[in-house]
Amino acid sequence: MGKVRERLDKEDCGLPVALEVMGERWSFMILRAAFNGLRHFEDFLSATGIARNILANRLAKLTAHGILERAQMQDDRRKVEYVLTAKGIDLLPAMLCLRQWGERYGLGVPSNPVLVDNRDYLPIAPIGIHAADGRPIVYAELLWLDQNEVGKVGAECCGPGDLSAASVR
Amino acid sequence: MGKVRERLDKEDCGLPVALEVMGERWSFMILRAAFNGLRHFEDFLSATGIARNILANRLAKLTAHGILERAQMQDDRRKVEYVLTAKGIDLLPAMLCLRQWGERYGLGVPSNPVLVDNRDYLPIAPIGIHAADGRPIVYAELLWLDQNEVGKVGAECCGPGDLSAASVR
DNA sequence: GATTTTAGTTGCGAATCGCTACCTATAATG
DNA sequence: CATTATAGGTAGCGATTCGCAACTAAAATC
Repeated sequence: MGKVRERLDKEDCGLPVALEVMGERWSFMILRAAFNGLRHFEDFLSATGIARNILANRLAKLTAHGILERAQMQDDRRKVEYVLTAKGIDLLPAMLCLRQWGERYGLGVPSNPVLVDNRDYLPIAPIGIHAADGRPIVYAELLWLDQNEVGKVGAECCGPGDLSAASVR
Repeated sequence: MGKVRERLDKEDCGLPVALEVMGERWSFMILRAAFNGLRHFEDFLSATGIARNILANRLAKLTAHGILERAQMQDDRRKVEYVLTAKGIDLLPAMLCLRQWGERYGLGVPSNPVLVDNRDYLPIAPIGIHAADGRPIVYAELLWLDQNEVGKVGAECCGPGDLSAASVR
């Protein structure tokens, strides 16, 4: 597929790796549909409004990357099911983050349907960042550290918004 | 710009709203660079390897959407600074989710640099989903509910007033 | 004044997207 | 058994976007 397009640099960061699949247009919309229980080609098609060839391409790519699993139904061999794998399910936080952000800054109201706790039927909390001990933490309390500096107290590096030269890669 | 391309359906979900900006190729890579402290055109250019015209286009689009703020430096009026806004900073969880997912399934090792708590210099926890009361929750415990069904069924188990406070999503 | 730095813009070929039509295999129907 | 409907794709084609390289403009530096 992307022969000429230079591959995103994957040497030292997981983000380009994730974007190689999920950075494609429609990937997240298909993922959302899958999370909402859709499984069949025509369902994805009508739910997203994506073009047929693009949908076929994306489903193949998501399957190739192990995010969806393709299975032919044996009771009706015309039908194919695309189901989320564990790897795909682990993208739920990322999808929800984006969705919550869109709600907050674009939509202004909660999306529908709502993801709730099946114990009390209350919506999940906004997704946020937590320290290693589980305590919620905000951007101002965070720091970028080089890998081999981690845990060394007194390591001098940059706070958020201030970085010296650096190897951002 | 996108005249022919049908706008992503925004009626009832925040995800298409978010993807309108962040679904573009390179948007997340530029965001990551911004989180790492980069501010100038040429810095983004060399850090990401993106083409100049695309970078210009993306910076303009991110600025237009209020994710970055553009400011001309007064000590050197050639220079322009692109700095994250609060709206942009709120994309940090989404970026980290993707990055952590990429680390886990593609990279196999932690990315560099590492985001740490500035109190103990320990890396942040993996980002996950939490119930309204803050308890971590996994996919199997979740349920999609229509908006007007929220809280109705399980209302007996929690005190009054909890719902409105909790329902950011 | 000449050169360098910074932040772009322009032009062009290649790749991708979106739309519509078509195709193949299976299943349901008369 | 012949016909029709359904499910999941391909193929072709124009419109858009991407990536590369060259060029521009303004400000700073020598």
